[in-house]
Amino acid sequence: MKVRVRYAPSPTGYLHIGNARTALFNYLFARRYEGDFIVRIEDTDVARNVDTGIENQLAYLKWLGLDWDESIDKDGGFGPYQQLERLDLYRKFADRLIEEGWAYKCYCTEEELEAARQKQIERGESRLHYPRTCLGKPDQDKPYAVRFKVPDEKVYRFNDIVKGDVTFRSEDIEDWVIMKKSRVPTYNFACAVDDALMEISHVLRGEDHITNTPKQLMVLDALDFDRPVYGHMPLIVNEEGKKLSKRDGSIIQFIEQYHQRGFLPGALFNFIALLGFSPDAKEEILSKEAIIERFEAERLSTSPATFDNQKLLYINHRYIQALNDDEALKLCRPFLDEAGIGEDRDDTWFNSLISVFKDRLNYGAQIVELYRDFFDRPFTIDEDALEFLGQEGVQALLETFHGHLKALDAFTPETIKNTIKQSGKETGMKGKMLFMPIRIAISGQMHGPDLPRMMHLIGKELLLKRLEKTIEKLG
RNA sequence: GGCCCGUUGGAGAAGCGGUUUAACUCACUAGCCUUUCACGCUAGCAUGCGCGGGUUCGAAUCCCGCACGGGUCACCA
Repeated sequence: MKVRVRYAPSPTGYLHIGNARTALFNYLFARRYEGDFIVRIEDTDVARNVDTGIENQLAYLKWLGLDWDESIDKDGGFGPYQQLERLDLYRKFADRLIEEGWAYKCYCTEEELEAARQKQIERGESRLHYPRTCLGKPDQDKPYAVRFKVPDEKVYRFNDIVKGDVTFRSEDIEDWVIMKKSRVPTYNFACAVDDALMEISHVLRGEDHITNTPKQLMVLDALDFDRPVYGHMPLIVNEEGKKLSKRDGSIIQFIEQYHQRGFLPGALFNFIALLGFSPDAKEEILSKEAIIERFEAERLSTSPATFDNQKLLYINHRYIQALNDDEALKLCRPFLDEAGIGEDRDDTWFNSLISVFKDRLNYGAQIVELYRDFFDRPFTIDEDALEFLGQEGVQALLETFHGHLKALDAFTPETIKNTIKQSGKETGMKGKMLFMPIRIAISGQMHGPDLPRMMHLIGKELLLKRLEKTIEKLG
């Protein structure tokens, strides 16, 4: 049987890191086992659908590097791929279930349901199940929902790819609604029907869906459809061990936001793939192709994956290092422009900027932070730095260097470096005693980026001013 | 509360009854490199695999109980 997997987002929001993980693993599964990857839109929650939800999710799936074989924009003969366009299908199957006694019409109002529930709570019942008020009632001329009549004493058992043998008992499941009063199916019903009709072979999804599985199984069984193989992946949790919630402020939740911050799609792909999967490899930095090649359903982990921000930063850092300077600059330029950094500078200046900071860059937007830390601060000399300047010969060195710098015509990192060396020769200073005083004199600090490049970035005028100020302080 | 799932170092994770003195990666610490920082490189970092029993010549690995953590209980998906 051909492998066919699907990612089934609901357009109630944008592409979330957890959904992206589900999509990515289905994609890996399809590509690894040479199957089809299908994107099906589950838009049955009409009230919560957002206008640009579908568009945004598909766009960011693409950005991440996922491509699909079938979806709303690519028909593979199993469409439509959007549930609101399949309403007739679900209604037909729901009617059939009613006819065959698998389901029944429920006329209860929201208030009645709530009242019944309250009663159960008062009685201290542990299972708050629908009391089957409408089971066996004659048809009425009123809107109705359709409930699945859950069989008695039935065991729903399936072999989960990641969890192994999982068992649910029908007593624990209430007569759940398969068609809403609005004649729109509920998730579990539409999902089961579509998985069957679209010939989905494997369902890979988050563990939060595991309790939905028996409901979907009973629909499949009742309709005489084959069951797909299920695999429930552990949840992604935050540092507190809690499921990633969209309101969690400690972690960036949406793929779009990573894009906006200058993360690279390949890095994100790599990082997300490691959330619940461990490749049999000595190295964790792996390309999409390498991950597909190594992907094995058996290597999915069973315990929750902690979202490790530091690791994401590290992985993205590695991907940025693999960029050449032009590409890195392209990644950073929008953030610099937005911050108004280097507005009147030329290309050489930007090239210096990238070569100075690229190796410490974790994500694009960080360039602004790095730049400001070094250049956009008031010029004051740290205490220990000032002490260093008190050493013999420093003042003479700075004065010599000031003279050479002032006379310098071609202002580039190379010529600056030559000027430093020349000043060293003339004053007899070398090594640390040559570079450190100059570093302090122009930056006020004992640490910082490569000196000639840094000086090039600061600009001649400001350098001279700072040198003068420092010399004055010493004298 | 019912049901379902999980528990190996600060984090991810390998391990599938005997060359495991528990791989690998991030973080951390130290050293090296370097004019400084960063980058990079090298080394160190669990005497123990939630706890308690059991099976076995032998258990992180199999079984049972307990504890803790999480998920889920909608006419949401």
